Amino acid sequence: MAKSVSERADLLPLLAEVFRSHGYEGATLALIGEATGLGKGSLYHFFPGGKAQMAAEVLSEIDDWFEVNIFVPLHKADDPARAIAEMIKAVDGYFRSGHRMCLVGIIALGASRDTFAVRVQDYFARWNDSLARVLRRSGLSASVARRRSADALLTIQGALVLARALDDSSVFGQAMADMKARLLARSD
Amino acid sequence: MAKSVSERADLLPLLAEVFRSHGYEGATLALIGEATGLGKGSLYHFFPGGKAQMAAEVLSEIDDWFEVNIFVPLHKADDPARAIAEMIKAVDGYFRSGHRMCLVGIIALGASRDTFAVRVQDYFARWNDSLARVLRRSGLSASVARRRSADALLTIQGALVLARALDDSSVFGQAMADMKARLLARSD
DNA sequence: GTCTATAAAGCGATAGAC
DNA sequence: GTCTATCGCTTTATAGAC
Repeated sequence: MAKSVSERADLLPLLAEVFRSHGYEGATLALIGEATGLGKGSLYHFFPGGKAQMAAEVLSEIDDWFEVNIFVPLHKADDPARAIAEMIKAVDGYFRSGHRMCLVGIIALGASRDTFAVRVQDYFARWNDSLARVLRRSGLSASVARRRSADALLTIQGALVLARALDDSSVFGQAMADMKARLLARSD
Repeated sequence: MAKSVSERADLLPLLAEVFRSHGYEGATLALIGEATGLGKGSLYHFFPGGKAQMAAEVLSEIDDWFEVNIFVPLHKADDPARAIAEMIKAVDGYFRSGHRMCLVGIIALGASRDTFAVRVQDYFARWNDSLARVLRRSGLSASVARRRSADALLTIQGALVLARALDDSSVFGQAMADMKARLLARSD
């Protein structure tokens, strides 16, 4: 598998999958080397800061992806209902209908949580803000908008956990459908 | 802190908190020794199987607690609405209103997931069955009952993840209130 | 039962040849 | 840039004195 990675940027998605599958602690340099086809020398050439830098850059890339594909579309939306539907579609695609885990959530629960606490908090806080804002624009009160927004975020995380625990990804699809209905519901 | 533990049974709750706080991988023998006041010699005297046995026994104890305090009351209930309200109260108490994490969920997301996969799946499946059955008794169809039951389980897990990630336990309380309303709602 | 000492393996990280 | 070899540390686990 060596030499299959030509650019540094090509490395991050590979690293991301290793962290997703094994967590931060479980993602050993041996595993990372295996997944990328690179030896430790090369790895440290690209990431002088070692594993911590790798995880930080992976989290940054995830952040960027959500910024572009989720947060910005939410902000720019003129049709709230449609924006929400598209967010859910993007989320379903990103998490592969419940087969792919959320690295941010995994890190939030893991032993390395303190190291990345700010990044983790920021990720969810920005998502929460973006979604609450679009909900507010659809006519909901600020408090209801924030409540529904947090409900959606937690539903996504919980659906991923339960789908993995039960080894049944249909849980995720059902949860996304239920969540969409709650998000678009008229009142409380 | 040495000698504070007289019985083997007194050990399990302490171990459980270490696993909760650091995950399975992050819970080193040094940390466990610190939390229990016991040296490695004593630890291996009680748990010849080492860390894996410790975690397995902790999971069994958690299983027992939920069996007695959640699943059985759900089965025996003659008033579904009241049984659900009491389940939520027990859950809120167990998870300390969102301050205490779910070890089963942590393990489901961690690197050690395969080792404990059966136990994890069984825990959620039994909870799901117990809750769906009481929902069914309240007049819901089988499919709606199972859908709502899974929704409740995933809401609890997601609320714990988001509460920890945002470092805001009020998320958990709000989620429990919302979940209760959905569980007790008349129809879909 | 509890301790200290230690073994054996794996970890992240570094050095230096090429 | 990539490799191999290796350092120093931590890990789980064991041995044996008390």
